[in-house]
This record gives sequence, structure tokens and C-alpha cells, in this order.
Amino acid sequence: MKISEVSEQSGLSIDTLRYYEKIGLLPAVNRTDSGIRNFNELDLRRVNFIKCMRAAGLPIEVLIEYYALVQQGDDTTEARKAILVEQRTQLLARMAEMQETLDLLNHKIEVYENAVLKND
Amino acid sequence: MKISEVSEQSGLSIDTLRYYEKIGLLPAVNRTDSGIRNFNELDLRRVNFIKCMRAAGLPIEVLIEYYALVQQGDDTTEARKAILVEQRTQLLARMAEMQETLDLLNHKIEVYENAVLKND
DNA sequence: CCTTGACTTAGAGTTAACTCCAGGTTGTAA
DNA sequence: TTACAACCTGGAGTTAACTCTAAGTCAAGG
Repeated sequence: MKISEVSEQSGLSIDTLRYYEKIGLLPAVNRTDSGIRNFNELDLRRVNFIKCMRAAGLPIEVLIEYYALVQQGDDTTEARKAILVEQRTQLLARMAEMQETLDLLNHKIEVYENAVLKND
Repeated sequence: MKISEVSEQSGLSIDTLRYYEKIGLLPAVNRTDSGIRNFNELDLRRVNFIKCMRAAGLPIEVLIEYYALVQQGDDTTEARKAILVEQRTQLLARMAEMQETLDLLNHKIEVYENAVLKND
């Protein structure tokens, strides 16, 4: 699978995919004889997982750390799980903050709808 | 109210408060004769509103635009409301993405808990 | 008065995460 | 076989949002 296809499928730009490989977030992707990237099924799944995590605000650094442990294999499962649990905690905190903002926004909009308030 | 107190109360750094004033997100705050900032109740409310919006990811640029309309006063209410509605839409979209990520994270963690999977 | 800590400014530096560029190679359709 | 689009690399540039620095002024306690 060519990089353009992966880009289209994942919604990440081609530059971003190359960037992710360069910094080690993606493993060195297989190449054709002439040096063109050839993503496999596993690469694709990883790209999509990363896409999802990044969309929720998980830092690249954390994902690199996570995949370093995956790479290491032999019983890093506890450490990996710890990372995921920690990130879930932070994600929940962000979601709670956003819910508060949403409530406030809803309230403000309602006020505008009722045209009660002119300035604020 | 001194900048240090506003900082403490709001959780924004002193530098950030000065930065917000510099770029026009906060209006020119009143000063003592010797030039020291003296935040009033309205400033404080605005700081807290901004803090809340920023925490949910609303761009500074949008908030500046919003307050420019507030400043303008005379029937910019429709435009203001439109901004808030648009930002609410985007916020809901982000929250939905985060919910997806949360689900995936929960699933992964569960897998680790059941120690079914060793690598992924 | 003197020190010390909080305040001021303009402007430079930082960080994360891309995004773009120049200059070169490859694959494919006419 | 010649265009021409898509690929490649290393490295520079961009963006948002701070964060820090230097050099100076101000306020309050001893």
C-alpha cells in the first residue's frame, strides 16, 4: 500500500506519515526495491490507532514510549497498561472540563436566544 | 486586585495574563497611578470565562473576535451567538472523537487486564 | 534609608506537531 | 522516450500559545 493510499485511508497527510516514521512513532516501513514505502496491514492498523489517540490529544511522546515497550515485548505489559490507564485518566479529566465548557456555552447561547442580555 | 491574585484565583500564570492583555484578549486593565494593574470584578469574570473556553480548546483568535463584537455592542448579538454556536458544534465533535478514543482505550486496557494479548 | 520581593516592559526563546521546500528519482501513460 | 505525477531525502519554516529574560520601577517591613 502506497503512502498516498494510507494518507487517504487514515486522513493523515503524507507529510505527517513520513514525519511519524522519521521520529520513530511508526516503525521503519517496508520499501520496494526502488525505495518506495509499502505499508502493510499492521502498519495501517498502527496508523489508525495513532490517529485516534492523537485526535484525543495524547502526546506523540507517550505513544512513542508505548510502542517502545511493545517493541521490547517480554513482559512490559504492566508498564504498557500503566501508560494506557494514565492516559485514560487524563482523557477523562479533559472530557470533564469540556463538558463544563459545553454547559457554559449552552447557557450563554440560551441567553442570546432569549435576547435578555446585550453585553457580556 | 493584583495580577498575582488573579493568577492564583484563575489558575492562569501571570505571564499568560499579561500576554492575554498584550494581544487584546483582555481589555486594557486599569492601573494604579504608578502603573500597576488593578483587575476589577468584570476583568476577573472575563479571565475565568477565557480560562474555561481555552481549556476546552477554543482558539484565542476566536475569543478575540467574540470580544471585539461585545466591545462593538450595538446589535452584534446575532454574530456573537453564531460564533458560540459554531464553537459548540466543534466542541461536540471533539468530545465525540474523545469518546471514541476512550472506548478504544478501555477496550485495550481490558485486554491487558485479561492478559490475553501479549503484543499490540 | 535600605533591602527584598512584586510589579513593569519589550522582545526573545520554547514547545509540540506538523508543513513545506529544494533537488533528486521513479513509475506510467501517450 | 518523453512528459508528468508521485515518490524520495534532509532540513528549514510555520503556528499557536505560551514562557522566559533583562533591565528597570515600586511597595512594604526593619
